[in-house]
Amino acid sequence: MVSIKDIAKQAGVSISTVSYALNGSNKVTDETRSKILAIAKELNYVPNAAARTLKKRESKILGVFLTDFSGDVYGDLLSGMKSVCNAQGYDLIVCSGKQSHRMLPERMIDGAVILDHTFASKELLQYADRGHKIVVLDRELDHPNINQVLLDNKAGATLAMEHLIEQGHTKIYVVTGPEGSFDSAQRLKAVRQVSEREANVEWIEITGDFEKSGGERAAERIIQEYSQPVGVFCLNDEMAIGMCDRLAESELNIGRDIDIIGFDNIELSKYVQPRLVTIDYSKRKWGALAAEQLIKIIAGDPVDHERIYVTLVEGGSVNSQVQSDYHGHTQSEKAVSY
Amino acid sequence: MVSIKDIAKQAGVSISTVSYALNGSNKVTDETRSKILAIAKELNYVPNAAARTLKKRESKILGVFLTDFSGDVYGDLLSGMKSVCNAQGYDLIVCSGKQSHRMLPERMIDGAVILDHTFASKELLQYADRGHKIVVLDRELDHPNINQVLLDNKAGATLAMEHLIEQGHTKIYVVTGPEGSFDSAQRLKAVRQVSEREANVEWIEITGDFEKSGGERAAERIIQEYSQPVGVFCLNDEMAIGMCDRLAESELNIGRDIDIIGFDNIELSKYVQPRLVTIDYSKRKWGALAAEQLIKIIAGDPVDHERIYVTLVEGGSVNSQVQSDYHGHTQSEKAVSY
DNA sequence: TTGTAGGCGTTATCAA
DNA sequence: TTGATAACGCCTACAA
Repeated sequence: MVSIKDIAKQAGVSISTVSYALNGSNKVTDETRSKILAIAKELNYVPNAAARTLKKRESKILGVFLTDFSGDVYGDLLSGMKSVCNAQGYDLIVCSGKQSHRMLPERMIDGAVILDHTFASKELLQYADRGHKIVVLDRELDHPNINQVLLDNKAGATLAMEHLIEQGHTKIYVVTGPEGSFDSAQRLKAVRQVSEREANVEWIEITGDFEKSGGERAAERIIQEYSQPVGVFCLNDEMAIGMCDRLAESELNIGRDIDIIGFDNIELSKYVQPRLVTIDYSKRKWGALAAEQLIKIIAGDPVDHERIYVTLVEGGSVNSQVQSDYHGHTQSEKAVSY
Repeated sequence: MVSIKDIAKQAGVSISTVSYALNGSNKVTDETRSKILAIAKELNYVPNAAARTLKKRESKILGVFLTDFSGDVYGDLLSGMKSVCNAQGYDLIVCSGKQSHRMLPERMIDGAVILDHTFASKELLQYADRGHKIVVLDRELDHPNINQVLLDNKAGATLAMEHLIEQGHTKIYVVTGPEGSFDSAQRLKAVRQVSEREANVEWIEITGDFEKSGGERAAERIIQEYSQPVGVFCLNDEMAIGMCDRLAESELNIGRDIDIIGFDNIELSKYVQPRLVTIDYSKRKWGALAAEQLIKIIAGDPVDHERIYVTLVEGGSVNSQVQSDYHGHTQSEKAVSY
């Protein structure tokens, strides 16, 4: 491995001169600089990241932690983060699984974005206490070294519920996410609030898991209990699609016997038949904002918590018109922002 | 930041003793070890990765480089890689974009898996020359420090073409990937070979881009030229789905006027109407094998290039039966492995 | 403008 | 069984 020492020897200068030249310091003659640069290139010199990181106490790398690599949500989110990172001189790496948590405390990365509810809040707070900078996307956490960029779950869930209620539904199933999911809990809370305002609406909670299988299981229960047109709010699209899959094998017709609405507007939801009504938000912006916030707190700039706004996307999966002209609205309205 | 030096001071021993104790060496009394461990825990000691990497000249981190973060192919691939990595004491990070190439030459990672055709082969060879270990998933590269784990593109493309020909198609459009894509080139080569054997089959190449938009553009051309039932082999599912989307707006009926087959068996292909015929392979296994190979060459074990086998998945998107009993086959056969 | 030297936190080689 | 000490490759006062 060729180091600045080798370059120094070859150029007949000291290693500090080489270091200065390489780092573009102006404490060095143009002449020596170009000579050193030429030799560096000739020798195929590449700086050693570990040494630099050790000395400078920063790696210029940011990490994002995901529960798994598969989610459809992640693509845009990550590319949003990446573009901000790169523009600010940072590199982005994507990590998953408990093993890689060490990257943060061991100072391999300068900061982390968390979208992984299996990452314990207690652990995060511990890291924050030690001075590590963190942005959380999936929980509320109060600490000077932690910033939040959260979805406006309340608005989204409210939009969804009201959309179903506007169709005249008085019986609404709500399929939740897994135990411990912040998003699920928040959305559920909004569901509760809405239904408290609407005396004639009965809602039934079904425990799900944010995966297709959860939607399928929920579908089976609904099929069994079916007696009248119902609305279903799946707290994410994945489950909504699992439900549609299962329902397609039954005699119930989506958009007639049963109205379904999801959350996330993943790509698939546009392909399912009929098009899934869902709650949309800019995943790219979410990621970009998270990266911005992280870089700011690393720089020591003060930041406030941020919120990502949502809209309702209409489609054929809600179409029942159980009771027309309820509240004077009709399903034909365009997407509305909350 | 608390270092072994602090622990040493607190424990009244030297830093080397601390290092030994922390690394589980048996050159240290159980008594002193437990004392040191206790103090380390009490002080919240965390080793510094940069220092360790600098000294040991290895990071125990492997990197995988992707063109972008969005592809549907990646989820299973990455989780396959991760499980192998973790089992072998490595961590996995996912990178994208030119900026992050530096991770390899700067020795931040111990090796790389490449699935990014924008990563120049010349650059990879350069790194390999310097001793870096690499596994390529998207090209052929001959170098002692580089191993290949490639899809059996030839088998897949052959299966696809023969499936269309068995329907009686004598006119087949082939929609390619972007310039420079190895997979596209290989699949195209197989197409050429098949059609050389089949004198009465005419095939037309349309340049695509492996994205939905390319499939849409191809669809438009096919609609314009349409005069008789045709077969279309899109060299990946993404384009096939773009084509289906566009065709849905036209008068041509998929599976009757036009037969479509893709490649990759992405999740979406099961949701498109009718179900897309495609070429399937285990993405998880692909990733797992790539990781295994990489770890082996890092360890200095000799390895051969590997191949991932493919199968044909049937569906409604090929159903025309242009000319029945061609070759004595019918479309109702089950998926066959090549 | 360039050189000397100390140190970042570890590991590892010798002595003791 | 433990302790000094020298690296690993780089940066950066401070000196020359």
